[in-house]
Amino acid sequence: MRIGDLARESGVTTRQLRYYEEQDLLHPIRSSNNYREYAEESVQQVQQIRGLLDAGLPTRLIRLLLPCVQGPAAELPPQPNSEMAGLLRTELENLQARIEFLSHSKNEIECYLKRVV
Amino acid sequence: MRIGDLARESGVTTRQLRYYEEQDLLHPIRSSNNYREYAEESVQQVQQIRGLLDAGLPTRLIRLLLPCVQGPAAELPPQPNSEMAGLLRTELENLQARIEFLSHSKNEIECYLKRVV
DNA sequence: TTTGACGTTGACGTTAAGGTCAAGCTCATA
DNA sequence: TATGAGCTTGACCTTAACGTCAACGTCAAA
Repeated sequence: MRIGDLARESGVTTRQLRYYEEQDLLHPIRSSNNYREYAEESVQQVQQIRGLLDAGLPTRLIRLLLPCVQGPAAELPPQPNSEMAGLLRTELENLQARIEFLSHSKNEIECYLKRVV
Repeated sequence: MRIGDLARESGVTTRQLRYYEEQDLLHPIRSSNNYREYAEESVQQVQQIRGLLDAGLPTRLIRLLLPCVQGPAAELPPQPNSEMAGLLRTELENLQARIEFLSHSKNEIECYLKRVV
């Protein structure tokens, strides 16, 4: 599929898709006319990226995480050395903190809404 | 307490504190020499703000949420009209989506780490 | 063969959340 | 009184994640 198709199917702009490629998050091949050519799975990948971005993670981290979060069937990244494993563990703790904070805030907003209704 | 004290106790810079005030998230009073004067609770408030910012919420939303998430003892915002309640409900759904996405990503990173170790 | 939709790169603009620096108060202390 | 630490505002700078626009290539359909 071409960039316009992927944009429609995944609900982002073509500009975003080019930006994600620039950030090394997507790697379409080029057809003979130099158009980007995406695989079907790209739709899922883009949604994965969007989710992580919406969750507040920078592309720098998403680049690290993508090979890991593409499901248990995904290939392992080339060299999961201890440096990268450390980074991931740190990021895991941050994720946990974010999750707890968001849950807490959500609870309080819910309480508030119950009070004012 | 003054701005430097609050910065130290809450772990942010004075620039951030001034920025949060500019964004209408903090409202210190001024002492006779025009210095900002903060209450003790400001420490908690700043940490609340940091948590929400780290979670990816913009100050625009935090401004809305702050009166709600300051705990059940907090005063109700002036006019919790239906427009604002609607905004909050929408934001609640977004929060839930973020939480689920983060949890999902976290699980996958954990799976990954178990595989490579 | 020309039009129109779609693609390409490149460059500049924008917004949020601050960093940084300057020039000038305030105030306790040497 | 002067010195230094901390405070004030104002101004400009920075970064990420795009939006937008220009100028040009590609290709199926009229």
